[in-house]
Amino acid sequence: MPPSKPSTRDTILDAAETVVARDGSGRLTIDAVAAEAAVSKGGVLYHFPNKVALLQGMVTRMMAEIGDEIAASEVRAKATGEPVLALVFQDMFNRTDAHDSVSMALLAASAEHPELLDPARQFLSSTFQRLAEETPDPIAAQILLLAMDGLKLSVLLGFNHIPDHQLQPIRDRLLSKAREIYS
Amino acid sequence: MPPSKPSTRDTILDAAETVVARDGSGRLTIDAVAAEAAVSKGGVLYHFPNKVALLQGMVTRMMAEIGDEIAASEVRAKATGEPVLALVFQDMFNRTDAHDSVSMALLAASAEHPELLDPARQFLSSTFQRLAEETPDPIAAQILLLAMDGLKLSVLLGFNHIPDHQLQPIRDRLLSKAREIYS
DNA sequence: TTGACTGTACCGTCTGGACGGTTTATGTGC
DNA sequence: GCACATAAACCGTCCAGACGGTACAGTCAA
Repeated sequence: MPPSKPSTRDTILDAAETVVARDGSGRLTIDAVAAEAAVSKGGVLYHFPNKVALLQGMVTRMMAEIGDEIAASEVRAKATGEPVLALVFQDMFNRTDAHDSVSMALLAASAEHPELLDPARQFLSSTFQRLAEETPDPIAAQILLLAMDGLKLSVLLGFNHIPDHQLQPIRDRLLSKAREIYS
Repeated sequence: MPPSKPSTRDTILDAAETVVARDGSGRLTIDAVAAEAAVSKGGVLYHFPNKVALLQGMVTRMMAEIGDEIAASEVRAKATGEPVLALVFQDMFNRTDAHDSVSMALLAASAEHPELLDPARQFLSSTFQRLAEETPDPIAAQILLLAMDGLKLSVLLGFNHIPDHQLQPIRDRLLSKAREIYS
C-alpha cells in the first residue's frame, strides 16, 4: 500500500503550506494550521513542540523533496543519456501545483526566523552549483537555473506576469536551451 | 539641494524595509518600524493611519521606483541607440543594495495581505510584457527577465547561491544575451 | 496659529505555548 | 483469545505577552 494514508505529520505540513499559500506567511498560526489540517492545536504541538519546529519541518521536508527529485533526475539521465538539466526542468514544470512546498516553506521561514533558511541556503547553493558545474557551459546553466527560479517566484507570489499563451513557449525554449548547452 | 533631508515619510518606509530585510516580514510591527526610524509610534501612525496603509505605501513606492527607472532607461535607449533591455539590466545590477525595496515590499505585503499586491501584479505584468514584446524575440527576452527575477530572489532571501566569482560573468552574459536579441 | 510630530497610557484581540485529560494503537503475559 | 499495561497520538482550555490601534496632552519649528 504505497499510497497509504498520509501521516498526521505530513498532513500538518501540507496544511501549513496551504495556509501560507492562501493567506500569506504572516497568517501562519498554529491555530490556523490546526484548523486546516482538521487536527486540534494540541495535536499540532504534539508533532511540532513549537512553532519554530514547525517551520523547520517545512524547510527540511522541502529540501528532502528537492534532493530526491534531483537524484531521480540524475538516475534517469544516466539511464537515458539525456542531459540532467533538461530532466530537472521537466520535473519542475510538472510539479507546478498551486501550492508548491518549496516556495511556501521559504516564505514562511523567512517571515519569522530567517536564520532557519541557513541549511536550505547551503543545500540549494551546493546543489545548483554542482548541477551547473557539470555542464560544459556553467554560466549558461546558471542563467537557465535562475530563470527557473524566477518562474517559480512569479507563481509563488501570484505574479503570473507571464501570460498563459507564453508559458508553454517559454518552457519549451528553456528545455531546448538546456539541451543546447551539452551539444 | 537635491540630497535634502529625506521626508519622515520616506524615512519610515526605509525603516520598514530594513526591518523586513533584517528580521523577516513577520517581525514588521509598527513599534519596530518606529524604533528603526527613530520616530514615535504616534509619528508612524500620523503618516500611515494603520498598518495596511503602511504596506500600501511600501508597494506604491516600489512601483514608482521601478516605473521611473524603466522610463529613464527607455529615454537613454532612445538617445544612445542601445537596446532597452540591456540598460534596464544594468540599472538593476547597479541597484543591488542589500535592502532592495522591491523585494522587501513584496515580501511584507504578501505576508499579511496578499491582495495588496494586486496593483503591483498588474503593473509589473504589463511592464515586463511590454518590454519583452518590443524585442524581436519576446520569448528569449522573457527568459532573461525571469533570470533577473531569479537573481533578485536569491539575494532577497539571502540565497547567494551564486558564488561571487560567477556573479560578474553571469551579469556579463545576461547583458550580451540582451544585446544579442536585437541583432 | 498650524502642522508635524513626541510620549504615555490604555484597550481588545490574537497567538504561542503549557498543561492535564482522553482516546487509540501496540504489545505482553497468560 | 483475552485481559491488562503502557505508550503514542491527540483534544480542549487557559494564560501571559505581543500587537494594532486609540486617545490625548504637550512640544516646537516655520
